[in-house]
Amino acid sequence: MNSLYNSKIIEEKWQKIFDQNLFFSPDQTKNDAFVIIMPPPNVTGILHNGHALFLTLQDILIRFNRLKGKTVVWVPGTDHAGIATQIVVERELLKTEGKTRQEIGREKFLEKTWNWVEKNGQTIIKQMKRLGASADWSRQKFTMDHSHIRAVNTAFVQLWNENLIYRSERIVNWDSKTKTVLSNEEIEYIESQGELFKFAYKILDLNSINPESSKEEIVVATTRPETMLGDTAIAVSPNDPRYKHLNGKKVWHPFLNRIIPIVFDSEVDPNFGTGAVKITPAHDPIDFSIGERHNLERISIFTPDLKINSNGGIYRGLTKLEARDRIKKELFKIGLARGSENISHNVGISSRSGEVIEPILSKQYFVKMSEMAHRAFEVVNLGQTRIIPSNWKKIYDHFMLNIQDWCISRQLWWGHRIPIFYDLEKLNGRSIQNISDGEIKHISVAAVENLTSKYGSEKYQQEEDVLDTWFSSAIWPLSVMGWPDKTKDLEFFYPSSVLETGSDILFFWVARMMMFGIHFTKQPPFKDIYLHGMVRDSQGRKMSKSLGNSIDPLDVIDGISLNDLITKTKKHPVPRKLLPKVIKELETSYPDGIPALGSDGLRLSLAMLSGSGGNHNIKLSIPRMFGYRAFLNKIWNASLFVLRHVENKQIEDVCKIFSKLEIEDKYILSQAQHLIKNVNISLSEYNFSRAAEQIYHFVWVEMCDWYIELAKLRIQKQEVLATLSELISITIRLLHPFCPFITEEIWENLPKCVGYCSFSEFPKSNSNLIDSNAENEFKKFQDIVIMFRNARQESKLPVNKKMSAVLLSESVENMKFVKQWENAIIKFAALNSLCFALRKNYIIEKLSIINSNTNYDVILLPDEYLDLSSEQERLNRELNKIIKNYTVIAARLNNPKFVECAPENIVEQHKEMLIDLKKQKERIGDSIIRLRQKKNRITYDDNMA
RNA sequence: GGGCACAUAACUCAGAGGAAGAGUGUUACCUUCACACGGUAAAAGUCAUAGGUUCGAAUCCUAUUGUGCCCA
Repeated sequence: MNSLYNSKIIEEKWQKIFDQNLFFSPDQTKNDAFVIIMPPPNVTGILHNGHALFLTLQDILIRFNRLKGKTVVWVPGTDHAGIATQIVVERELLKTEGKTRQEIGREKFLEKTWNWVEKNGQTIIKQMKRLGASADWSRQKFTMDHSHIRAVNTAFVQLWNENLIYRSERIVNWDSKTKTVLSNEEIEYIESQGELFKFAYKILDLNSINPESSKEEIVVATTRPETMLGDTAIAVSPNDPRYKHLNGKKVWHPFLNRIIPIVFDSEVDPNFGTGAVKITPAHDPIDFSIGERHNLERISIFTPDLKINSNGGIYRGLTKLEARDRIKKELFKIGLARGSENISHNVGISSRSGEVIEPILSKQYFVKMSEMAHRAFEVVNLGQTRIIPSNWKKIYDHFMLNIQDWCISRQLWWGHRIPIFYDLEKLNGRSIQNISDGEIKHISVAAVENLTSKYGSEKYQQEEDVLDTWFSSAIWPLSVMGWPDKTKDLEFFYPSSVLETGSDILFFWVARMMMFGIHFTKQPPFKDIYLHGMVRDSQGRKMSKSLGNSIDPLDVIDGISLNDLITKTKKHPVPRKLLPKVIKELETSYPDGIPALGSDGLRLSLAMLSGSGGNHNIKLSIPRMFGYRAFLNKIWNASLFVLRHVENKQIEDVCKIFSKLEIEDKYILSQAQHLIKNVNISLSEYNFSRAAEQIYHFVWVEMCDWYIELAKLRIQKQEVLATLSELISITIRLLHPFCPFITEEIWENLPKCVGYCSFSEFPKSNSNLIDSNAENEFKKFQDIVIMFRNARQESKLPVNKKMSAVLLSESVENMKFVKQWENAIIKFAALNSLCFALRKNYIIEKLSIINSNTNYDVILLPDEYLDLSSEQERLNRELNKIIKNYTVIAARLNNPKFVECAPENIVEQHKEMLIDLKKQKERIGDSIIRLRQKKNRITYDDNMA
């Protein structure tokens, strides 16, 4: 083994070995499968921290279970990501050829998209491998694979035949930039300032022929005045006294020669604005539902690129904002404007393009959700599927109980084209959009395979639109196992053990997989759902390229200088105004750039930072992460030390030479058994950080600082070598799920180990090695050493200056015990000699430094090194601490209710604490008096001199 | 507007009724033969604020303030 830990060399070596020689493919002979379906990353994507996190956590679970002997399947894949990919390819097309997709046509465009996917689709897979992901790469899938297309079509056709998919005219979210509808979940709401514009509709006076002569009016308010072109009613609350008399009345549309009714609807809030609202059923979801109840006409006023259409009369051809302006001016001109006020309201923004979403009326495909959602709700509430951390369950429940039908059609080309085929004969030249919802089933066929190829395109015309990417993803856990066929995989590996993914896609993806999984197989697709938090920067902000605060995980693995980091950030789409601030932040956050952590270091850090349940944010803190990189250096060197000593020697099994073991051997082996048990529990509970912390603490503190240092005193002994190699073997295997590369490298060098660490066995806790007696005795030794060290350093004595010391014991028994540790204490406390005595037999008179606990006093005899004042300060500090504690404990014991109510063991514990504190108080008090006397004498002597 | 979280050392976070913990950073001392990405020790906290429950609250309850997220 190289004497320096170099993550780069090790990781490159083992990645190659795993890539070339090993497949993490399961052996299907056993029945205890552990299965994870990897959330397929977007093919357009390059690795980001969210990927790094999920790969780390899933790989930990996978490796943990593999080591425990389970049949492990981790299915990797990539997602075609409809709109995201299409945007990327369109952008490239425009840049390289100066053409739009419409100009080159659907077929050509898809060809280009496929080329792009083939060229770039593997990038993310390579990066996942770099992180050490031990997925079964032989099962790698893509959401546009033929098998998946078939599964999606099968699902669609089944739902269509069950009348769970329907086509209907609804208000949808229209993104005019990408020219597609979006689901509700793809809209972000941003609070912004707007103008609430008020204007009046004249109430039609039936006695007058000229509507403009009407005296009565009704005032409405809107933030989108242009939509008045599509108004088909005015609505008021049925209980509003101001408007009761208007029952049955109508108003006159000032621009469109239209008479529109006043309707009474309880959905109108009488306290908002004037209490009267204009109703535009074709351009507002609430108005749509009011329109449905009152049978109102739906008048669309926009073209797909949001210009006023022919329904807008003279305003036809204007853009949304031009029309808004003109209409306001016109209303002023004819005296109908009634002022305006500024309000803050939420504006829907497309999370795809950043464009303001316009609600428009359109014929789209929907999935009926209520029944499926109800079953998905039940499954979780019956405990068939657990959601971890549990606080997400409430959010899941709320979503499922308030769900609306899901709009699944998208006006895109890249994706799963809807498998609906219109019979051209029956269609008879009409456009698909003009077919009524009721008629559609009579003129179309839903088919899994492409009908046009069977019957020739003359007979059938396929639906133009594609399905929402999440529709395809919803069927993913089934299709990767071979559904709709009844495969062996499906039988063995469905449902999967756990879905591990980000909490941000609970609705988009998790909820939908639950619904589809249950619907198509009668079984939920997962036993557990574990949701991790979002990776953020050290200030808790979302990482985003436009904020300039995103950190590329590959830069964390390889390290990057500050200059390179700045150069890289400048290439991100950071607004020019923000750039100086962003650079300044980089300079303060990473003054020395980012040190290379290696994949293992990044993985360990992410596991540590992932926190325990309920933690929503994972703030990347480079200094803390670097601490975990240092840990890898530590375990490397500890292993190196052990390996050098066990090299070429016959090493016995610790259990076989158990009788020869000393207390410290028994102690550390006992601690190791606790560790094994605790790591097992923590990992089973998805508490990644606790598991890693326990290993960290054991290795660094228990094993390196105490045991190895002690072991050096008798390093030639067989039992020490046996214990050391046992410890390395245990810790390496415990750490393996977190850090596969370094552990594999060390494992290879362990004399007794065969094969790969990846396929070894997870340590099992051996109760025969648990020894509470050894633990207690060792603790006494540690206390004595700590007292010596503390006394020495508190008194400002040099750490390495050897000096003589005395150890006083309360009893003969204690003295006997402590004499066994003579050499160890001399080494650990840097002494040159140590005397033992009983407290009652020893008179402290020489210049000395004393530290005490209940059973022992440690006395350092430093002669010339003693600084009397600092020693006195130290003792006073110590005394104050003890008095403070004593007062608190005494007060509790003096409270009769405490003695009465508290459990017996707690009271007992308090009593012991009090006795202990009292003794300590006395002993320190004595020391202070002694010191004062000495100080006086020295001062006196000095004066005499 | 409704909901869900969070607030603990300078920073990043554990702890979930019985003497306030970790890593990083800070200070002091130490190149001792696995490791200076090291060792030893120390300093550092009104556990957001105000009430309440309890013998006992960082921990449970209520309100307030601040922060983040989700849904409308």
